[in-house]
Amino acid sequence: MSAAALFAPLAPRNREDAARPAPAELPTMYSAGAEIYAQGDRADRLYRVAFGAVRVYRLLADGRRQICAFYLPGEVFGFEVDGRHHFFAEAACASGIAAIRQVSSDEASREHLESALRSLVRAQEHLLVVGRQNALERIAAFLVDMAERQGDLAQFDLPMSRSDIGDYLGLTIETVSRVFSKLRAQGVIRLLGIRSVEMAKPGVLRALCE
Amino acid sequence: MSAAALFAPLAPRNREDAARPAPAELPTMYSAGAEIYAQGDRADRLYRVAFGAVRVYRLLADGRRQICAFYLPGEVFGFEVDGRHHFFAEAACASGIAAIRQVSSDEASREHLESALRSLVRAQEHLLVVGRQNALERIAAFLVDMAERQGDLAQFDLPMSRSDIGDYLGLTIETVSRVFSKLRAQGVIRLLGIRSVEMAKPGVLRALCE
DNA sequence: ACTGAAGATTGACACGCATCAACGCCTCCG
DNA sequence: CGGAGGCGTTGATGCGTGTCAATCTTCAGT
Repeated sequence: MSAAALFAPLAPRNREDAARPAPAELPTMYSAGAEIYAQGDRADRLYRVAFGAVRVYRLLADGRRQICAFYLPGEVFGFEVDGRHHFFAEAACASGIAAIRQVSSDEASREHLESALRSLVRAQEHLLVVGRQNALERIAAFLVDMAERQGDLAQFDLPMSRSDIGDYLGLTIETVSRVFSKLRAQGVIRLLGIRSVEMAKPGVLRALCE
Repeated sequence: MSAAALFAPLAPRNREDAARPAPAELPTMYSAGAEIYAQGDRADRLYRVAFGAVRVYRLLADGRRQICAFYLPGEVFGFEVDGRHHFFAEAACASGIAAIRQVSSDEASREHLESALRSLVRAQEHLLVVGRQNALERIAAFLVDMAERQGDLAQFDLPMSRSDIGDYLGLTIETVSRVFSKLRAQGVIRLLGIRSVEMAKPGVLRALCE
């Protein structure tokens, strides 16, 4: 039994796919804001980010939004139980995303289990940030996380808007903006562009996360 | 952990056995507050709650605590990546917990993957509560969740302290207590005991969660 | 049953962040 | 080139929840 058993049988997307036994996973282009799947959709495949970034979120009835996770190049998302998506997924910026066909080899199954567990650990760690840290600590944790996931370089990109960052951290865009300004004023970060950050004092940032 | 729980032979399983919550492993007793595993411990097995409740949490350097999840009877926990526990797990009240040997059979791994994915969805939904709902909504969501996971009866138990509830919802015990009092004053719930609740107006509670 | 400690409740007050509002900057497109 | 609209920044103000403190309740141990 493989991970594929958890998902509904994969319907061929077109005649070509059905005819090809081992299709190459070519990324599909998504422009910023484009929907990848919606809450309630059938969950019959996984996705791997080739470039760009994906936001996975949920909405309350009155429109409040919580982004549960961002997925960056190389990362896999789309796991669900019971064959239905419980969340929305959209490209946070222009992105390339490859659909992964559910394969039945043990190796692929193990790999997907590992990806799912990594998402679980990440979600639980995110809970600590959102549930118990203040605005400054949340932004610091977010910046450190983004840097680490992009090779841990001093300079890195924020492939999403301030609004996305706020909805990821449980803050408003105004608070996000104020904290960025404060960190910049203190020389902890430099903003090379609206979406490009340089960690001037990584030690300070890391200390803020505790 | 008793030797019996560690080395109890796995009964051969068929499809129906896997679906049934009753495990072949014998549960070990844990008193309230007893540690099941700690951050940094080797993660070499899973656990299934027989009775009682488990809290899985993480700490900040200054002692702030975030409970990522509660596990109730029948539920499986202990998933990790890279063979190390990233969290602490303790009995939230007197509990019986069975260790599950990591087996490589396809059937067991399928079952575990499903449990892991269920934990993932639950954690992501919990993020919405903690990140975007106010104190009243959080408590309402918590009560509805607890009721549903205990058979969706009007009356149910809270197998954890107010402090645990606060650390699960990202609130202080004072706020938790105040919201309970408010719901009781409005006739939405009745407190049959300090840890026993009756949903007098389930519709109101569900509406609060949106 | 008595006693002490831990947990829970309630009140007063403070503060961090949300809200509301104004403005600047950039991009798109006529 | 100019206007419009989206996004980001900054300021003023209010509210919800944290903090501190006092009291009450529950429960375990003697």
